Amino acid sequence: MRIGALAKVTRTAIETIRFYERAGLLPAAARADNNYRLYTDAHAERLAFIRHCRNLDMTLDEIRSLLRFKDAPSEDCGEVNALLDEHIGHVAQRIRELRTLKDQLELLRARCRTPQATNACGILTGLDNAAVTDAKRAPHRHIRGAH
Amino acid sequence: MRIGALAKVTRTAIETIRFYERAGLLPAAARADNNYRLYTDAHAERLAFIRHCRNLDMTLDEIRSLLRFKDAPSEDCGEVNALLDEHIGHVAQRIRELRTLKDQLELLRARCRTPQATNACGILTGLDNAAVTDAKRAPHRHIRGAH
DNA sequence: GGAAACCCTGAAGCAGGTGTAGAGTCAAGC
DNA sequence: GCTTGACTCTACACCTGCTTCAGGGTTTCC
Repeated sequence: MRIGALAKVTRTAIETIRFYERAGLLPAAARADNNYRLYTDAHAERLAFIRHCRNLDMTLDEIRSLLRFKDAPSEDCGEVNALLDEHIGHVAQRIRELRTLKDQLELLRARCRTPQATNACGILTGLDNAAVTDAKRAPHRHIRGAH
Repeated sequence: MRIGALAKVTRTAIETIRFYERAGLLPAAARADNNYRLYTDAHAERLAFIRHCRNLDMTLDEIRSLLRFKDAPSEDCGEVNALLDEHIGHVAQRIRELRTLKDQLELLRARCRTPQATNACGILTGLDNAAVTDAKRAPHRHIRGAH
């Protein structure tokens, strides 16, 4: 199948497919005479795997690791477990951070219940005076925030 | 004060300060004869404000909006409230997504309790078969995930 | 007077893509 | 046989929020 068909069956943007090829996640497809990429079902399965992992918010690096384990089927999968445990840890950590964040935002929001002149607005003065305790941030998170 | 001093008092990297200037968040500083930037206390306060907002995971765009309200002190601050409410909504949404995600990851993890050959590993086959229901993803989130 | 610490600009790099320009390819309809 | 539209190609710029680097100049301390 050509790239458009693969995009359709995996519900992935064409550009993203080419990006995964460049990124070394998806093996380069064979080419037709006209230089169009030609994909097999194996490609579709691998891409589906990648997309499932991305839906689980794994990084491309984590996915690369998992793909290596898939490609070495007789090896022990203890590292797969470890990778997933670590990933779950990241997600749990980020949930805790976001809960703290939400509490702080709601505290801040409560400082201004009725619209008034901005120079009296409790939210802006709250942000000025850092009445809000700055949440400590982990230096290298990889689970995205709220945006 | 010079940029290094400002960096110290606001606990912000020097490069980040210059970046905020380029990004239009921090007004350009006056320059000494040697072309070094010279900052005032007003800059320090504004930068502290920006950093507090960033610690609350606001985007630079959101912060730009808040700064505009701060600079127009007699205007109504209803929009400040709205901005914050919307931001809280994003955070709450992301928390819900991450909780669903964590559930799915733990379900997946439970498929392989003991290390074995990878071709029998329940995690990898789970990711293959998409036994995991793909979480629907919002198209334009701005709160980061777990990494 | 020389080394360390500071400052400058401009550009490139990170993740994980998205979007564009400009060109080639191919099938269908007139 | 020619045009239209859908599809594909490469190569690059763009997004966020920085960080890092190269290649300079300046100031401060011993």
